[in-house]
Amino acid sequence: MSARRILVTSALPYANGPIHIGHLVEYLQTDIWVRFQKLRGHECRYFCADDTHGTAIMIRAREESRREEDLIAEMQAGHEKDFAEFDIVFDNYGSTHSEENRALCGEIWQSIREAGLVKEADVEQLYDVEASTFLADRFVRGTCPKCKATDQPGDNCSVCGHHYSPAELVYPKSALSGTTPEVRSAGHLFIELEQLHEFLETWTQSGDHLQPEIANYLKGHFLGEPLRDWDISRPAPYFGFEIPDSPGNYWYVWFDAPIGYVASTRQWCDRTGENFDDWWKSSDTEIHHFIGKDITYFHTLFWPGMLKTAGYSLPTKVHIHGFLTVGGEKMSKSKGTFVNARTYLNHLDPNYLRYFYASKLSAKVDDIDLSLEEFVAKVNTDLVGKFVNLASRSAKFVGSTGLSAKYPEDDGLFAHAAQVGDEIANAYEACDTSRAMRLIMALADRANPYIEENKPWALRKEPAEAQRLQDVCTVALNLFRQLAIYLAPVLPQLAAQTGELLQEPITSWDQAKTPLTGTPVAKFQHMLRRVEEKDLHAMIEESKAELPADGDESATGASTSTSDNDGDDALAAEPLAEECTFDDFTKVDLRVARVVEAEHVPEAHKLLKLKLSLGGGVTKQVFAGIKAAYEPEQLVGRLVVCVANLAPREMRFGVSEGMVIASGPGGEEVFLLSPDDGAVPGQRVH
RNA sequence: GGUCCGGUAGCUCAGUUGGUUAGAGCAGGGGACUCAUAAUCCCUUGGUCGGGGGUUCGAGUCCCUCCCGGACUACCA
Repeated sequence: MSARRILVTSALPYANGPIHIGHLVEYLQTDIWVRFQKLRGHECRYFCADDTHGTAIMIRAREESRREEDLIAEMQAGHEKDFAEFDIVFDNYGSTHSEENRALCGEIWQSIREAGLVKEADVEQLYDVEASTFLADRFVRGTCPKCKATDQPGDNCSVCGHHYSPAELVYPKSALSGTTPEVRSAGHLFIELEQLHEFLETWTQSGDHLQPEIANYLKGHFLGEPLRDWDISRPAPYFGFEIPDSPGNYWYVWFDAPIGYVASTRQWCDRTGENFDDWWKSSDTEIHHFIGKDITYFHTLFWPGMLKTAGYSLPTKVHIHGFLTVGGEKMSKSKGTFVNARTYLNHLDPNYLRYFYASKLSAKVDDIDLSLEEFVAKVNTDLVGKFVNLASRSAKFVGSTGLSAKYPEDDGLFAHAAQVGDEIANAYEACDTSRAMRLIMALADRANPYIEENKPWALRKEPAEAQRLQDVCTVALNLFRQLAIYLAPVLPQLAAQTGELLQEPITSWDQAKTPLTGTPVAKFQHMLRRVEEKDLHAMIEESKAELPADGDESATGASTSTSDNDGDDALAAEPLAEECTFDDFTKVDLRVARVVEAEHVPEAHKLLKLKLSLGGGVTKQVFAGIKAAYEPEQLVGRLVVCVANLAPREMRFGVSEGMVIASGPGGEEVFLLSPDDGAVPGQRVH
């Protein structure tokens, strides 16, 4: 097997929010694949970067009254920290807002110009006069021209599903300023992709560049008709790179984002002295992109077209994965299943998620589901019960003697596992890690009965059987080590721990072919704690408590957008009450209050006991039926709204002197109301 | 609406170019063991492979049709 040179990328995370467990599907899938290739002895490099340009960043920086550069630097630091703690290791992690990227954009742009692919045309767009910016579709809301539903997004109606352009909205409003935008015309630059139609047809439909379902999708969706021009410029103001030969216009973020792959490589080459052309302009180098299905067309049509035109290597393969669902549903902030990487790390070991995703991922584009029960079962049964247990039940018997000098008879177990290694490698190579994990666990299922049959715990009581004891444990630990090698791409920490236990670092896949003999064995230490369901629930609770800062959690990577959930269920379940007068309303004295104490009531099934402060030393004791939805710890310190003049009521556990205001049907579906920033305890709600 | 992908034991999934009584893990039931992180081992209960029709000596596997679920629908990031 000769060493391959392999360049790998993951989609660039957008610098507008933190990494969450949906993104991690992609970064972990890629990291596992890269680690596998490196373990196999190939020259494999993993490049990524933050995606930093676009209107969303500009708007957010403006809202936060700071420079875009400061915003994206902070985001990038957070991303890199999260990746590092999940053991996702890049050979270079750059930024699209770098000089390397600016230079490469200019160079590639020049090629596209020279190839005659650029044309200019006017585009009519809504313009927010007050914010002095053009508005992307999602920054406009208004009344649907078809069904007249109010407050609908700028591109399609969430009620009737009708598609339209923002300008067609009745009463359009800018989401930025709330003002009514006006239609303005501006010159945009377009790439005439149709000129590359034949090339793209051939490239997408031949070879193994794409998964079959993706090639088929492109053929049916895009390639069956003329490809539309791609609008790749945006007029000022825009956070991005100004187009050198078109002052006042900026490259659209999707033009410079994929070039970020190349720019990150360039940075690495400059740092290490590698030859750039060997990586991006050599037919000997494989290029693999890992992306989510939402950005398929950018990577399978635009991007190959750009590379081809600019004289760069084309992707060897674009690996496309599906989204993450949790408990069979889209990730949801209100349900606490929209879990940030940081929140996960506060409660759980990254190894769990690495293994869990590995056991679910295949080469298909299907979504994968994280069920909490399955997560616990897989981690505890597979990783701890089957795998780590092999070492844990045998290592200490040979702590003093080390491994036998000669590998003992083992009924062919080692040889079999060595042989299956090829099949496991094929599965990894094909990104079918779920198959790889199944094969590995099947090997663990052969190893545990071996120990069962040979009873080392009985042998150790017979001095005459000392050699047998050592032999049995030598077999067990070698079988364990084989599995650790096969799992090393997924569980690098476990591989390192195994290396320490057996005094021989795991550095190569081929180490699984030869048993270790005659070497010392270190004192066994716990390798991985079992996961407990309560840790998962604590994580979910913390996610719930993290209030959504804004409605935007999309990103260039494995984004999973949450859609507005404005159905009629809630209203149907609880119809509007009879009309009341203003005087009726003012009888109820609603006040902002701070939760200063919160505790469980031991015998109560639904209640939490709260102490609310109305400021100035005035407090009220309230029993609230929110136990299923909130943990006491997450309530202390937060502001709520309470009914302050409700008649006190004697309850079984004490007197309740008010109510906290919440919505929802009850049980776990209870949502406390919070005032916006600035409110202070004691203020009346009018 | 259109296009695509799925529907195999309670759950998550394997089922190679159609070929013997449809498999695994988990969960459930019974037993064993005690070295191990209430781990492990043995035995075991579950399926007319979404419905119907067809091709074939033979179909979970091919064709048609219907039902159900999901995804996507570029000039949004």
